[in-house]
Amino acid sequence: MLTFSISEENHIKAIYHLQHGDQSVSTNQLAAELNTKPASITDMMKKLKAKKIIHYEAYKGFKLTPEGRKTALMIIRRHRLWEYFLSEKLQFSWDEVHEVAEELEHVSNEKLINKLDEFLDFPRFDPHGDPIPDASGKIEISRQIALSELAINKVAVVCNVKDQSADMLDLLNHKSIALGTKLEVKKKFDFDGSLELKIGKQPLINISRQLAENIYVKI
Amino acid sequence: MLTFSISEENHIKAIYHLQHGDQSVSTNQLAAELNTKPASITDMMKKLKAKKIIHYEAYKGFKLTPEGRKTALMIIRRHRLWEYFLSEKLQFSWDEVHEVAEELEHVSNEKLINKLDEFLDFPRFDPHGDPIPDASGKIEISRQIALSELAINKVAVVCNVKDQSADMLDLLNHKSIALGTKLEVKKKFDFDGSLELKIGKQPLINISRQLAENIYVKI
DNA sequence: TAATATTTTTAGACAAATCTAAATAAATAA
DNA sequence: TTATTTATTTAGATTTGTCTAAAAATATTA
Repeated sequence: MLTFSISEENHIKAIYHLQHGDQSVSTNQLAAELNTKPASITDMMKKLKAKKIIHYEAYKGFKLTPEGRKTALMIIRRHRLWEYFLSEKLQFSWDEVHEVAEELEHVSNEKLINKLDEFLDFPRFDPHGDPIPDASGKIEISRQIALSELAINKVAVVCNVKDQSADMLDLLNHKSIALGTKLEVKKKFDFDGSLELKIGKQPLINISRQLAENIYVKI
Repeated sequence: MLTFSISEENHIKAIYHLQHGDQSVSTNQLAAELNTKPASITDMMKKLKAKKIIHYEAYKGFKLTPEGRKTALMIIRRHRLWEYFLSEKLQFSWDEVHEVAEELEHVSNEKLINKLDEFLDFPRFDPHGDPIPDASGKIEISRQIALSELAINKVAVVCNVKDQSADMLDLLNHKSIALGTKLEVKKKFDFDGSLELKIGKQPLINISRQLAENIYVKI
């Protein structure tokens, strides 16, 4: 059975995320995502091609093969199960889990992950609201949209945040927006894309387009 | 704060184990322990010396510095906490935990380990009966002796097994000896060092000196 | 469509961790 | 105490993953 180095796993996972379903990924895109140089990406793509993880022809971008996709889903499964564990069992806060899970995800013992899954009672979503693939690699399509896309007067629940920088989390905290927060868009300003939100019985608050594009809600 | 590669951590841990307290460790010893070549050990020792983890002069063997010992104890802490977790929470059997913990021990987030410790309710011994260092690196001196050293007619509890090869575990299984088994030595044969044991109400069983030297008991 | 800009790849270098083979130091035996 | 054996180190090579600088391919724009 094919095994992968930590670096290979990180590349596979990044390609999966950048594909957004079925789009082809470019060298520069992947280099940016992984904070590395385009030349390094080319090197790695040759290796992943040899391992039949991606389809790749020079200058043409790359896509995961079915095998590659399955590998990516297993890495994501590990990552999200550990995030759930950290949050649920070790009381890590929402914004702390990602960094630690980035390391834990590379421990690839299959029994470990399946037993962990069972111990956690087969959770379906991680603390950011992202779906957790099951042992066979099946993943739920979650009905998530950016808050900026939410229709006026429709109630939705915050389930995910794209950018998880400290600045972002500071702002969310200030606005009292957290995972699970129920909210409703009361007005959209076309001029700058800012929104007026209703959260519970609080007075309406205003958020920028930039923030709204980074908050995902489940409808 | 100094960080270590997985390979460096494995070397530090192995030196700690081979020191048995305060003995100096040789190049060949360490090479044998890590299934690597003496030349590779020399390379690594130069690096660890530069990081002030060991005392080392060419041809003179090596010993951990106080800093090195502390580092080793933290790695061992992680290892044993994960072993406890695997055994206690994920129902891994006693002989499966080591291999997985060898990987998990290199995830070095301090908060993770301290929270895990708390979640497990601060266990003092891992599933093999080895003591778990606390957050400050303190480690209990466990009152363990080889079964071959146990006095006649003194009840003791199996708490550790030195050699954990499949052959060894197969033999233990056959003899119905497991961690936590209460037993008593009823007779010692000086000729070959074999022992007659009483386990509960079962008929007496016989074990070889070699086996007795590899089973540790708490008195 | 020719010129320019951008993207991607190639060529060659480097650090980490390991190896083999040869050289050297230390230990042991004659 | 000299010769031999054993242990350790050095020298130089290899693999993996990365880099920079330059070349080549592709895309864009005038």
